Amino acid sequence: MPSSNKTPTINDVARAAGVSKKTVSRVINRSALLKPDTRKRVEAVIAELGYVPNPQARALALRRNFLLGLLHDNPNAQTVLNFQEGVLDAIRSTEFALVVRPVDRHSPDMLDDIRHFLEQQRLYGVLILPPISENDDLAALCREMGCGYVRMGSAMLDDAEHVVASNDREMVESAVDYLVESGHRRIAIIKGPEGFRSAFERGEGFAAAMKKHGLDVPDTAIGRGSYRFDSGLAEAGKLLDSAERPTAIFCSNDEMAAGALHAARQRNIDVPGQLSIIGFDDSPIAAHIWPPMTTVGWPIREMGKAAASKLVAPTEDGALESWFPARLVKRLSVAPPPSEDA
Amino acid sequence: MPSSNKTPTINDVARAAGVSKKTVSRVINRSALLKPDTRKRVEAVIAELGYVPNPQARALALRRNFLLGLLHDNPNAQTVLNFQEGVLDAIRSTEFALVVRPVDRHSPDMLDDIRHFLEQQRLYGVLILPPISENDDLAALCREMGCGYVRMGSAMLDDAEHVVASNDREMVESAVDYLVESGHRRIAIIKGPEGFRSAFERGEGFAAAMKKHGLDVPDTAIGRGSYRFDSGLAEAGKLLDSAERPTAIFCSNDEMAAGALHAARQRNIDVPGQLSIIGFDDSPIAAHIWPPMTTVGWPIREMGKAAASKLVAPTEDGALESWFPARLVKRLSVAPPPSEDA
DNA sequence: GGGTTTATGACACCGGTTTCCAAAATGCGC
DNA sequence: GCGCATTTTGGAAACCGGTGTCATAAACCC
Repeated sequence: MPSSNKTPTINDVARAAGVSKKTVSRVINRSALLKPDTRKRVEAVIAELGYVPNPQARALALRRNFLLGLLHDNPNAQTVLNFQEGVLDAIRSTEFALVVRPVDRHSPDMLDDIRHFLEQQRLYGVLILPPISENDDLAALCREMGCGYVRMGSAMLDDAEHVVASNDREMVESAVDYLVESGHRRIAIIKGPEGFRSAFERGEGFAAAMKKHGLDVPDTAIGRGSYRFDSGLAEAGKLLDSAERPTAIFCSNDEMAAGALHAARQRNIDVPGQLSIIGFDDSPIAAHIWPPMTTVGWPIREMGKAAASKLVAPTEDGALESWFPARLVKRLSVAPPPSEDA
Repeated sequence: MPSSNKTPTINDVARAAGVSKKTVSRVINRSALLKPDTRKRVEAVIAELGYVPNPQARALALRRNFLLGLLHDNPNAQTVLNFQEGVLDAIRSTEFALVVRPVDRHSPDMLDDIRHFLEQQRLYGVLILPPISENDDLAALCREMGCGYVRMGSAMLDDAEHVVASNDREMVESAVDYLVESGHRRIAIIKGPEGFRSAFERGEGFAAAMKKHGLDVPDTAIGRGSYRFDSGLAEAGKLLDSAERPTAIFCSNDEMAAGALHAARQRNIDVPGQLSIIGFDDSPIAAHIWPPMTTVGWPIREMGKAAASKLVAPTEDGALESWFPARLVKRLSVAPPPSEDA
C-alpha cells in the first residue's frame, strides 16, 4: 500500500495509476507525446492523492532551482515592498518563490557576502534594487557565477535583458517644465548623494531642463542632500536663507521634500503660496503630509513584475520592455509664485 | 580529473582528499567521531576547491529544507521590512533563507492559496505578521501541514513557542498615563478596524487606563478607523467638530494620527498647542511630519530575530522570550492642554 | 503485413545522507 | 608482549524524489 500518512511521491502516483514514474513525470511536465487517455487517468490519481511534486527533488534533477533572489539595500521600504508585490505578480502561478536578502552597502564585505549567498542558495536569478543595482562589480559577480540577474535603475545600466529602468532624466525635465509653466523662474534643486546614479540622472535632467528654458542655476540654488529627511531640512534651510530665495525647489526624493517642507514651515514660508516643492518617488509620505506633495512616481510594481518575467519567462519572441514611464503626480505643493516674483 | 569547470561536488572533494563521501559528509555535519587529522585534511580540500554543499540535494536527503517563509498582508511597509531584517539577523550565518509571500487578506481563497504555497515549497516554517497572524485557521493549517510557525501579535495568540508579542494593552495605558500627567482629561481615541486583535487590545488598554484615572469616555470621544490615513482624517474631523472637543486624541496607529493632524490643521487647531496627538507604531511617517509625533514604538526587528530563532534554533534549554516591551517615543505632538481646559 | 511513428517503461543519475558492515585502532587482563 | 573484546573510522550500497537517455512495445500508415 502507498505509505499512507506521508505526503505521496511520484512513485505512489505511478503505482496507483499503474504506470511508470516516467509517465507521471511526463504528465507533470506537460509532455506532448502522451495518450490523452493515460494523461487523464494519471491526472485523476494525482488529484485524488493530492500529490505535489517535491521542488527540492526537481531542483536536484534539473540542476536548477526555482528561487529568485531580491537583493536590496533598503532605499525606501515602500519601494522594496511594491517591487516584491510586482515580482509575486509575475511568479504567483509558477513554481518560483522569492527569497529576500537585504545587504549592507557600506560593508566592505558586501560582495563576499553576496557571493557566499549565491553559492549557498544557487538561485535561479536575482533582482537587484537601487542603489546597489548601480554597482557594476555586483553585476559582474552574477555573470561570473552563472546567476541570472536583472537590475532596476534610473538609466540603462546594462544590456536591455538585464535592466528595468525608469527614465529619471526625462521625468525631472517634465517636472521642471511644469514649474516653469506655473510661472517659476528661480528654481532650486536639492540633489541626491554623490555616487548614486539616480542622483546623477536627476541632477542632469534638472540642468538640461533649466538650460532649455534659458534659466540660470547659480551655485546658491543647488543643495546636495543624502536622500534623507534631515538633509532635506538642512539644505532647504540654506536655500531659503540665501539672498535670492527660490520660489520653487525640486527635491530629488520625497523624504528630502518633506524635510524642505519643514524648513519652510520653520521660516513661516507658506507652501505652496510662497514656495512650491516637487518631490520624487511618490512614496506614501508624499500623500500623507500637508500640503499633499506633487511628485514624480514610477511604476515600481510593474517594474518588479517585468524584472521577474525577464528571468522566468523564456524570452518568447522579443525582449521584454525595459523602459518604464514615470508620471508627474500633481497634488497641492505647487502653485504659481507670489506675484512680486512673477 | 575532477570536472574542472563545474562547481565541485562532494565526490570531487572525497576523491581529492582520498576519503569516502561519507567522511566528507561527516566533516560537513560536524560529526564528533572523526580523527582531527582527517578532518583537517578534508577541510583543506574543501577550502581549496571552494566546495559548497548543494542545498537542494541536502534538502532532499534530509527530508527537510532550509527555507523560512514570511506571510504578511502588508500592514505597513516599514514594519514588514524591519521584521525581515530581524529574521535575517537570526539566519545570516546559517544555511537558511527567507522566502516572502504577500497574501491578500480579503481574498476568499487566501487559505487555499497559502495551503498550496506550503505544499509546493515545503517550507521549514513560516513567520506570520499581523493582521493575518491573528487568523487561527491559518495557524491550524500550519499545524495540519506539519509546518512550523511563529505568529507575531499584540497579545499572546497561541502557545509561547508559536508567538512573539508586544503588550499593546499595557503600552496604550502608559500613553494615556502620559497624557493625563500632561494635564489632559478630555481624551478621545480613534480605534482600529473591528476584527483586528491589535485594534481590540489597544482599545481595551485605552478603556482600562481611562477608567483607572476616573475619566469618562463618552461615545462622542470614540472614533472607529481603518488604520488608514483617510479614516484618521475623517474620524478626527468628527471628534474635533463635536460639542465637547477633546484636548488630546490617541490614535491606534501612526497613519491615522497623521490624518488626525491634517484634520486639526484644516480647522486651524494648533498641534500641540490646542490639541495633543499620540500615534502607535513609530513608523517613519511619525518622525517626518510636523510636528514630529509622539508615538508608541515596538522593537520589530528584535521580534523578527526572535521569531526566526524560535523556528531555527533547536530550543536550547528553555523557550525563548515571547514578550517584547514597547516604549513611548516622546516627540513634539503632546503638550499640556490650553489653559481654559486645564 | 512490413516499416514508421508514437507512447511507454527500465535504468542510470542529480548530490547529498543513512545503514550496515568490515577494518583499524584502542583498551585490557594476563 | 600477546590475544581478545571494544571502540572508531571508512567504504559499499541503498535511498531521498524527481528527470534524462534509450530501448522497446503499441499504434498507425499504405
